[in-house]
Amino acid sequence: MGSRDAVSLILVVYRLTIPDTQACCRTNCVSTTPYWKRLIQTSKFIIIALRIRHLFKGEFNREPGPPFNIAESGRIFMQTSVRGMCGRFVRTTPIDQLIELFAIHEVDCDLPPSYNVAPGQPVLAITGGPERRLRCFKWGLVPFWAKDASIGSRMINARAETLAEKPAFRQAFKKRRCVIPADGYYEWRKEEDGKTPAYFYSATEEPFAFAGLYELWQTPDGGVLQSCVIVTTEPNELARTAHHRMPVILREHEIDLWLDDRVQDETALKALLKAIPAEAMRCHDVSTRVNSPRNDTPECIEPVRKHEL
DNA sequence: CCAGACGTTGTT
DNA sequence: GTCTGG
DNA sequence: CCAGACGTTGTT
DNA sequence: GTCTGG
Repeated sequence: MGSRDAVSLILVVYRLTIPDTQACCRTNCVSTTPYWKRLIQTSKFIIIALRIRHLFKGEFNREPGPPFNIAESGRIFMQTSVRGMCGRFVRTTPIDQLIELFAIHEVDCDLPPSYNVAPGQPVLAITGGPERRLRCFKWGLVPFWAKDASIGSRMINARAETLAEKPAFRQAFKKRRCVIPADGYYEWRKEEDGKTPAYFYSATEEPFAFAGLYELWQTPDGGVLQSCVIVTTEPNELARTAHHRMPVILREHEIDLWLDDRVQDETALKALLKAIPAEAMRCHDVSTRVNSPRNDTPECIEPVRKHEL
């Protein structure tokens, strides 16, 4: 069975839109994701297509292609969606206060405060060099070698353990580190009856300093896209109540080293990428109002009790 | 050698 | 751009 | 992170 | 289910 057959098969499945199955069924998957390319190369897709076909019996509106071998058997590995990391945060401290708190010398952009900063949106970040500079980046790092900016929508976090090796982050880790000011972040705790958003914030008045990386990408129209990513690490005991990753939060005395682009000492830099103590944080559950990135109001961070949701 | 991926977290 | 896999 | 869209060919 | 956009 050739690859063209594979495409037509998946296409037919897509047209039916399948309820209650966990198999992928879109043409797009065939052509774009490594996972489906691999699957097709190993012929396992036949099994998936057969399972789906079986569910729908005679309801195909089109011939699914030439006959295939049902005797070929194997387990279906079902890919689930990517969930559960630092994917939403709050930045309500106004810029003039940030300038004070972080000793910023130069301000290159202006952004209103937000109770609901989502990936893809512009965020404020401090970069180093001789003096600290406040700049604006799109959240979702586009590596400088990318052919397409869409890769950025998936590069919202970088694992502290691996960022020194990964092609997407390696160069940025060496030369383009930044600090993202944030008053807190949200995590969705998975429970039996759904997901509950929780807000994690600083025990002091001062905002967090997330460790980040940034990158410059040449856009097709000759411009430059500036984008960034938030570094994650193993969580402390408090953060662990919601997830097994949390953003790296730098203390004031660590920021200079992180921002110094002359520093290339991987060991010294990686030593900074640890969870802050649980005692430095607070958390409480919040309303699912925060789920939609369109909602950007103080209500997003207001505490709620579970039965009030 | 060239082609193709390059990431995360959460499941299986 | 650089590395891995075929 | 969540919300919301998701493909093709050939014909109107 | 998976991808893109916010």
